Amino acid sequence: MLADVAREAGVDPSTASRVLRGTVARVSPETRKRIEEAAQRLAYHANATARALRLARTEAIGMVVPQLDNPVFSTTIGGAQRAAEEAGYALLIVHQEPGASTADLARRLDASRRVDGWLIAAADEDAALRDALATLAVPYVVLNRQMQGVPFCAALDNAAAARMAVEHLLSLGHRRIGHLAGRLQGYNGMGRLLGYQQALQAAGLATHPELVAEAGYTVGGGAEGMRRLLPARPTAIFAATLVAAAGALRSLHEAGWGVPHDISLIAMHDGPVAELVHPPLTTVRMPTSRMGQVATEALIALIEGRGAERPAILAPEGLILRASTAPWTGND
Amino acid sequence: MLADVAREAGVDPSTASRVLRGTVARVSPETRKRIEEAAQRLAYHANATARALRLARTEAIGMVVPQLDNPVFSTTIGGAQRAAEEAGYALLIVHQEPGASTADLARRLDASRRVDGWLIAAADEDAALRDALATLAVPYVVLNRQMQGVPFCAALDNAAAARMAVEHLLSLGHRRIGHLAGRLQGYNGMGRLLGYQQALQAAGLATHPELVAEAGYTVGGGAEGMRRLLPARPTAIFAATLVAAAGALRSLHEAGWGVPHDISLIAMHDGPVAELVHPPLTTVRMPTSRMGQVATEALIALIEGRGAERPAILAPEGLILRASTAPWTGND
DNA sequence: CCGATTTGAACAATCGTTTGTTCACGAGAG
DNA sequence: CTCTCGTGAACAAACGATTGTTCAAATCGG
Repeated sequence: MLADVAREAGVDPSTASRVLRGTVARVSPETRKRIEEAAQRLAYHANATARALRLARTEAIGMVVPQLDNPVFSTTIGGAQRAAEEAGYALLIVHQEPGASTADLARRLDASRRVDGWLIAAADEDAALRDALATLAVPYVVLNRQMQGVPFCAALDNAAAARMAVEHLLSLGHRRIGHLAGRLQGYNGMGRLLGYQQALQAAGLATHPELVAEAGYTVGGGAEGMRRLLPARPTAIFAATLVAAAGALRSLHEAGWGVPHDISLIAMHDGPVAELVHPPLTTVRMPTSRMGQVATEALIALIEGRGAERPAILAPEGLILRASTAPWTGND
Repeated sequence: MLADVAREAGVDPSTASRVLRGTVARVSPETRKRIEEAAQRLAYHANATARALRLARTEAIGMVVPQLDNPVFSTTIGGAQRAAEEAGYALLIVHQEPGASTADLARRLDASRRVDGWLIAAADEDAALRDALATLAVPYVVLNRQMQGVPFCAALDNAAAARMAVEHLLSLGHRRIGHLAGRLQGYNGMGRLLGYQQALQAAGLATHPELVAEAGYTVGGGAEGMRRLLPARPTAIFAATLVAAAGALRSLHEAGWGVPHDISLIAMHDGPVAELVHPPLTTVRMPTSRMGQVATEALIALIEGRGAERPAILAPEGLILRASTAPWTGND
């Protein structure tokens, strides 16, 4: 307690507070020294609750995350945590249960005023979420997706990443390139499909509907989607996610197609899984950690009244070449 | 604000507080109704900070987690979150950066008094951690490991899980069973090795040092460990973790050993990865969610002064049979 | 040497709740 | 009709920190 420090130093708590907080004030060097030593001796740390009440800010920010085990989010959290710490904020993570609505969660959490702002790494993206966000008492930013009418959002440049992946396949000589898409309703899935189509068109290739299958974000979906693509005899596949790619590997194996001998496979989002499967997957590495960082910095700027920036769309970091892609040598 | 509700209802804030908190008090039905309606109308929620200051408890518990993307921890978090919510506590997760010391982190976080207790899912287990925990101002419990001299800990019964895995391999007719161990210094790694040895001894089999390799918790470690085991020509492997098993699959593939045709593979800890690799892995499912739950319940009991229970050692939930194990038919 | 000014530090209010205590009023007992 | 008691609700003091204001002593100029 501050009062203990003050008593120990023989001063008023207000004086102790000014010294310890570094507030500009007229305090003699001796008094300052006595207070600092007393604080040291008593291992004083200001009670965050009392500070929060008096200052009307908690110096903490909350982050709502679905799927903590998704490497996209765990690296994003890393970036967010560093940025928060840098600015003197604590980052408190709240796990969104699979069934729970982000809208409800945000509203419920907001009511208690435990944090100064929210990082929303939303899985869903419905009108209910937008409404709920609009009623929040504190600033917020949205991660991992663009959203109209929010103060700030940080998203990945899915189209650029998809183009990078497809261009890599093109450079290896592939011409019949399939796409295992994510959810085509979703922001990320849609952007990746778009980039895939852009890359093909830029190369003067037609897009064939039978070369695209919606796979979602599960192993089963990837396996099923890959089975649907097989009849179109692609020589390479761009998968929208690692997990779908792992599912694709299973189907390819069952069908007796060798990777990368018979077909190349590239996936978006690098992560540990890329090295767990056989063959290890070539991927496009995305700046997920940086996404967490810029979102957090923007949120803190909002909290501290330094205004909003424009949405950040983060370019891919580059290709991670592994064993799942190879030049196309066959006659197609 | 409570004062707004009170004004709206034409009563004193103290009366409004008593009604809204459900405190036993002498309040006329009409007054009660007016207050409740006013609170409803103003969408009143008590300010958690002010409550925390007055009550000297935050009604939140913190959880320190290394490796958020590890399925062991994400499911543990799920269990902890449900238990916390059940008891009216918020669960705030803090991510421990790979380099950071749990001891420092715990001390630093504790100083701010933001939570009523800590769930420590420690990765390291040194004396420094024990010392740091001993100085915490609030109760704490340790997860995922046993530890002497702490108020409570919840751990997995690694030996029982290892026995279950090995007994499965024995029942399939395997006699030369190898073990890809975790860190042999660590609590979990040691327990698994012990169970492996117990199961072999119970079956009247000798334990051969050349059938055990320390693999750690990485793909590379698993691959390397598996390579070291190959000369001993095991017919089955019990891997201490999924990730090590994935590494083992790589080495086996490179050596031209078919799974499960030439060698069976079973791993501890079920998780999404088990289905991503080829072949899908037979695993021992562990009660990680329940571990989170019991740890949280015990912590809340400590917080609320209901005394400590004895450490919980949680038995495995069972085998998940997939394609990586098969009866041994060869002549060994 | 005295009044004006600066300096150093205490005083006191406040943040939003909760809760022990006081108080006014009406009803019941004698 | 008065005294006592019970009821319903207001009053007021905390919780621990921060910060505007006040105040006494020291310093300075003339």
